[in-house]
Amino acid sequence: MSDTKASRSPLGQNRENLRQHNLSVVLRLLHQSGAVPRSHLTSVTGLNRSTISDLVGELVSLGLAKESEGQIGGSVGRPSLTVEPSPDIVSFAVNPEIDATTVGLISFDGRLIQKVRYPTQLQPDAQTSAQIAAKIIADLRSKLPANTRIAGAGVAVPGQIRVRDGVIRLAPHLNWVEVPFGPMIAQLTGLPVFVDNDATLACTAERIFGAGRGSSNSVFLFAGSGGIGGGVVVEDVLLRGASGYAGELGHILISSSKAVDYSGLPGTLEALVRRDDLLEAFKLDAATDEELDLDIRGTKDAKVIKVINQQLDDLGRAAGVLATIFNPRSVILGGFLNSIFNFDQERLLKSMRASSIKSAHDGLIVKSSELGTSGVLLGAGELAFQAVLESPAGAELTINRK
Amino acid sequence: MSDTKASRSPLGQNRENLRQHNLSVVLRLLHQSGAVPRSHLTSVTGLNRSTISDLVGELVSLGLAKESEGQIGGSVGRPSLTVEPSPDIVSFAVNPEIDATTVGLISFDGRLIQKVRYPTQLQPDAQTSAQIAAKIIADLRSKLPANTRIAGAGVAVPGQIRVRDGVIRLAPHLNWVEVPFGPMIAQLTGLPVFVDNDATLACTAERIFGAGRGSSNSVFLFAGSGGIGGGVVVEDVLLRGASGYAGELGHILISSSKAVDYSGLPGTLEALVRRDDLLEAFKLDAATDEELDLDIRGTKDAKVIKVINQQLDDLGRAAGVLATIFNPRSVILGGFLNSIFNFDQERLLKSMRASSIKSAHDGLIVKSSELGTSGVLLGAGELAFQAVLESPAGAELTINRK
DNA sequence: CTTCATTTGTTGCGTAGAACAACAATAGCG
DNA sequence: CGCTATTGTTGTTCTACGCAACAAATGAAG
Repeated sequence: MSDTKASRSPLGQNRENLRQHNLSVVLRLLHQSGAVPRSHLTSVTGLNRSTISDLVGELVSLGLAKESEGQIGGSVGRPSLTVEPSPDIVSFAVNPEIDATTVGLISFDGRLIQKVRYPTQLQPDAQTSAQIAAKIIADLRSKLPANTRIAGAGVAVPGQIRVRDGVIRLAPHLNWVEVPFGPMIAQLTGLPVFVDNDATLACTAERIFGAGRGSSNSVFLFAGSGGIGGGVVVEDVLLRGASGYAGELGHILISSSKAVDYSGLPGTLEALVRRDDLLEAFKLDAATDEELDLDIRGTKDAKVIKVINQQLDDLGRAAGVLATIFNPRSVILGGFLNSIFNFDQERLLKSMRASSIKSAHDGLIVKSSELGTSGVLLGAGELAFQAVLESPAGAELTINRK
Repeated sequence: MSDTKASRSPLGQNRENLRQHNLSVVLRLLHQSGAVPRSHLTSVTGLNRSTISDLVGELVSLGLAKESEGQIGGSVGRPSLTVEPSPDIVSFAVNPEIDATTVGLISFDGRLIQKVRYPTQLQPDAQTSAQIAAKIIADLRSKLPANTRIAGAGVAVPGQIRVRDGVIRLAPHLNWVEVPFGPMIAQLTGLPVFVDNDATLACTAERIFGAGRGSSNSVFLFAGSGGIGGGVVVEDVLLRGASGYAGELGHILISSSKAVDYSGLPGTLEALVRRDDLLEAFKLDAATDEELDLDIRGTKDAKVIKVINQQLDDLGRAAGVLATIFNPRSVILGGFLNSIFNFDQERLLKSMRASSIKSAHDGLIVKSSELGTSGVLLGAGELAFQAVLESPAGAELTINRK
């Protein structure tokens, strides 16, 4: 029945599944919320005090959680123990870009501890980029405490990925085609490696740690130097599709325009809302997202404003289509999409309302992403944590050898 | 976290949940597959033989299943018992349309046993339609065997529904606005009543009993007399959205055309692919889907062909957008959309490929719906079965009193 | 400061429900 | 007719969660 997996997971639940599920639920709560009072776990899960005590005990003995007496709130009654995710579990995040390869060190509670950006020539080949990443990871590992355990490495790539085996099928900006980038890094580092699309991962990060918290149905639109990517969260689950390529929201058709995007499709969001058009209007060759944001914020140039307005209208149309299809609670914008949105929020909203049914845009919130550029790395690091989160008792972590 | 429900369901699983889950899984299998050998249940669920024996036993004692010795396959070993869903559980399906109100009697194994269509004046008011439905239901009930149990009534309405309380917010073709149609029928019949959009329900039916079987990710596009509706299935779950209005696929933007749809939106699928345009080309005032299908099948009229081609191109664009967003395994077409698709499949596919990324349309299958007009009724009947399927031990069925 | 109510942790016990093992039943096959 | 394969049945075992009773630790009221 399942499209992606050959052998479907068994439908029935036995005692083992139950225990594993409950361990997973508790660990996920810790992972997402950081330190919480143990009593909080009982109320959220609906499980008995003694059961939570047992579950947390097992997580502690697995080295995945820590219990301490430092209480948090000052309410009546016996103070609850504080439970937190283990501080000595980490993962690495790798992000090859057109002009640099970046590696991040991510803690188990979802913080970007360290970030190393290594500039390269334009469009480095995959081998080079993999070697750079492996080198930085080795460096970072040598500085980690000896008892640190490593969940693995997650890789965020601007392109279409075959998640199953970590092969990059097409990354237009890097000019990589059918490159087994995941296996390459796995071989160089000896770590388990997981690869996915960068926008998808930024979406994951925002969902868990950023602007997507608190809503189970969200649409994300992220713009980087390499066009527009996106992601959709439906009932707290990220949309993947039958073969894993869902959520390519930059390539949705929104007009009859002949302008084409990087995939050669005409009239798409990515073809009409282009970062380069903004740069051109500003007469700039290049700019970081922060610089561009400042420029947009202060502009009075009629020509620039015309470009921005056009983009707001088009972005609004895309948001409207997505609102009609998904009826989400929130639409979250990242990169320069966020900058133009803040330039004239009402204009985007008006265009969105004009291209969606009322039921869909009633109560819909459009808002900015919160994690900025670190979202991609957090999302990649998150990939590596998935195995532990899914089966806390069964996952194997690499112990850092000095 | 959940957008629709105020109090979220507890995340933890206890033994009670476990039992209920396993009962539910087994009953769902019976409901969807009809009679199956008991051994089949063990292999699909992954549960132990003795556990399945116990579960089936409980379902039998609840009157939800039946065990018999009529074996099915002729393989080696001791023949397995045959388990089937109880034949004396039914539900009713109600479908108010612009010129008639139809009631169906649905069996627990998903068959449309009987169908009564009661023609009305154009745009009957809701009170009238509800009374007609209640009358037919009462008639049908009087003919049912005495021990029959009734799960409830499902209502399929061409419009936007607030599922929570069964209020029709807007049904343009019926000209009903903010009508508590569900409660009206509930009062007249004394049965639990559930209401949803007709296209959504047709989608549900196709997913379980029709063309959607076997793929976990599908997009449905259905055309009735009242425009185009749709539904999306993601990982075997129907897309609902934050407030339940997701999947209004007729209202997605696919061009810059000024033509508007029934909701007043310009350039949408529903605005461009119109049944009325086809009728006009054929110089017809009205026609059933079957008549229209025959006309389309045999046409050589250049003017008609031009209309069809235009519609195929536009439908292809919509399919392309949806393919890019969802990366489904299959796109399923119903109503006259299916007729024009069969007129020139390649043209639609070509247009779809031209408006979607390769990864999304590679391996994508476009196909016809299988249930035709009975899909809506099956889906509505399915609504009423949900409570039993979700908690087999806890659901209350109405025993038919003669 | 004392007392009380409140909340949480801890411990031992009860039990639901799934797995397991051993055996019986029933089929096809040579 | 014996052999193998598969399934149903029964009694037993055991895991993991709930429950109840008690202890511990706090704030609030007097």
